[in-house]
Amino acid sequence: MGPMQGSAGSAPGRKTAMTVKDIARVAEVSPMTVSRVLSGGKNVRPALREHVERVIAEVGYHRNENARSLRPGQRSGLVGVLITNIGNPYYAGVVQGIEQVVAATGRRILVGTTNEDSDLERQLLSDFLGRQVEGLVVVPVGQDGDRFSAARLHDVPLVLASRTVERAPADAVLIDDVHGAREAAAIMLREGHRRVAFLGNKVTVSTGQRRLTGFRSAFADSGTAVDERLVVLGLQDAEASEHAMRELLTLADPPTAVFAANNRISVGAIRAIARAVADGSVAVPPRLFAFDSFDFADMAPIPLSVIDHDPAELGRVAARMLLSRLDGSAADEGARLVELPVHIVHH
Amino acid sequence: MGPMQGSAGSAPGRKTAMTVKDIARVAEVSPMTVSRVLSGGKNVRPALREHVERVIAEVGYHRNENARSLRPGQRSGLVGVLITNIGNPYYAGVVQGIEQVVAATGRRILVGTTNEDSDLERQLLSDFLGRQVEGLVVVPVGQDGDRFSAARLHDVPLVLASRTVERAPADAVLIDDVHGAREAAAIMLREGHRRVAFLGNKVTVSTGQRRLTGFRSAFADSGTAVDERLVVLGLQDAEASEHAMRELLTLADPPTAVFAANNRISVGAIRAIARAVADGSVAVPPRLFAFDSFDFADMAPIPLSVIDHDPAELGRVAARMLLSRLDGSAADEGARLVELPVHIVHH
DNA sequence: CTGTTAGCGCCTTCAG
DNA sequence: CTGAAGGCGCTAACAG
Repeated sequence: MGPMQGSAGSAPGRKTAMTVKDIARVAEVSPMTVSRVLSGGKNVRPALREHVERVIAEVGYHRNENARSLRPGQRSGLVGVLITNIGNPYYAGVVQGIEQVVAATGRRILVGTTNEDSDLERQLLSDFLGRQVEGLVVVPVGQDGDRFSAARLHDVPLVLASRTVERAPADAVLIDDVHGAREAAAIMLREGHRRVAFLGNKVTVSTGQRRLTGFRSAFADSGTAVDERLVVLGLQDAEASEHAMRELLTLADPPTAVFAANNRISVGAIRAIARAVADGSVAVPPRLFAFDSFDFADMAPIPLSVIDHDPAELGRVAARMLLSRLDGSAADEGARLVELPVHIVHH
Repeated sequence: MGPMQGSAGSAPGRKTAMTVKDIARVAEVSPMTVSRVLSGGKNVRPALREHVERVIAEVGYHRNENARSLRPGQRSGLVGVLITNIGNPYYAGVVQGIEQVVAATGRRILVGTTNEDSDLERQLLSDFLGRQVEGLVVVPVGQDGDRFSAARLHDVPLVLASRTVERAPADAVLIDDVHGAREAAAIMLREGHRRVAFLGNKVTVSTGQRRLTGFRSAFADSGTAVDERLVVLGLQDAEASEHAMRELLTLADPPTAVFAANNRISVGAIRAIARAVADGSVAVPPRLFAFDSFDFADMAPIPLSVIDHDPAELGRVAARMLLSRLDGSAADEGARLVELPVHIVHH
């Protein structure tokens, strides 16, 4: 009978989203009955329920989740994820893990990229809180713990992932950076290497700090001095790393071994070494240890050992910690710290 | 003067989010004035405005964006992104591009992973519509165009990214798969190769279909028959590809050249070839062409040509197309198709 | 089992 | 320049 198509508007008949009322009118019931059907159909006569369901399916109605979450006691079903750079396969893996676990609870993730920018991080944090996220998983940019205080976050649960922040009393999931780096350095020392380069990122990033700490502690353990000329920090990307590695290779007494503190740094270092070998300027490539794995670790053009771990697993663990706060199973336990084990792989 | 801390509740004083009313009470103004200040402070006495702003900053209030978007005419500031698998560096790049462009407009992205599951895709689509996304960027799973009809999407603008769908009248951004694959095949044919393997993914995925089409058309152009025994389709991951490649290498007359239709397939193929070379079972590795680039393309253990393109750029273009629908600058233009150029790189 | 009332946080409209 | 009223879509709580 007449137009059964889109919305119930009059003139162009579009743009006005459908509501429970529209469904109620078409189905000739009250909005409340529609609402009940939408929430599972308890306490609704089966025949009626089916009728309403048919109408809903026919017009392709979707309940407005935002309006729904406005009611007190309702959850938004949103989890905020703040990553420095999704383009980095490592963090992409972390997001994948988070999404997997979070989606299994019917929640969705809101993703923001901080691009290592502290101001942007603060802004995104604020925005996400405004969007009523139930919880947050954050790879923090700097060391400003204040912004992560429960007060600032209005008691929205937070899990720090991959990196931590000094004074932030939040749950955190880290890689066991210290042990991984120490073990790698110890292996190189046992192999007899003394001139060992350390290619690291910024020490304001906790992973940078922790990996350097582990590296140094292996040297301390063996009573060997770290050759400070071979410690290069602040490398932000593969290009910077490649450049730094090239420089090191031209030293009068170049390093016989190299520790690369993350995947981007490894890529750059490998490029520099492979090229130096190819053009004959280096006869025997330095022994290389890489933190984090990457696609072609097993096919690298030079021998390589990897301090490996699974970014997706880190994401999953972080998400589970967050969920345990949301469902109350970890009510007021105080900040928890998980350090995921690494395993060393020789290629 | 007494407790100035958290919310205004009485007993445990937590869990109840702050509202404009709370701010209004503290600032001793009406909620309307707070609202005005939040929207830029027009039509508010500067002194008063500053006062309210101070209160807002002090208590760390964030406007509830969900309630805000409930008002008619207000936008949710949400863009839905549906990706098959964020863990794949290629799609991670796409998401990065989308996020970059979308975030610049103050909007945020809701990310869902379909995991190549058509049902999950439909469910996520429905969920995102319920969350009032203003627009969608989707890497579609199958060929069911119905679910992407304007009616089903309630006129929410959609851009298909990387892959397309037959009967979906939506904007789409693709790689120029056909030309890229044709060019690659033509090069191999010109080099004199006749036994050329094609390692492809599912043909129900448009990239798979298009790349195979381009491949075949180069053969047709040169009057050469494709050796169908060397055409392997349906490869879902690097493992499957490695296995397929290994099989091909053991043929009595193995391929002298190989076309790998995407980055995961390339990784598997390279592994298989490199291993066969290493263990001596293959003397001279086949010539390899890879669609999509990856981290170590320039350092691959065997000679390699790449049909390269930038996933982040694809994401940016897709996001810009979407935004042009949102701000009305591309009002009712009908479905647009963009095919991004590829460039061939020899390593 | 079904409907009515009321209100979540915000902002457009209209008075003052 | 400021405030009061009303309603966006939805659903608890309370009738019937």
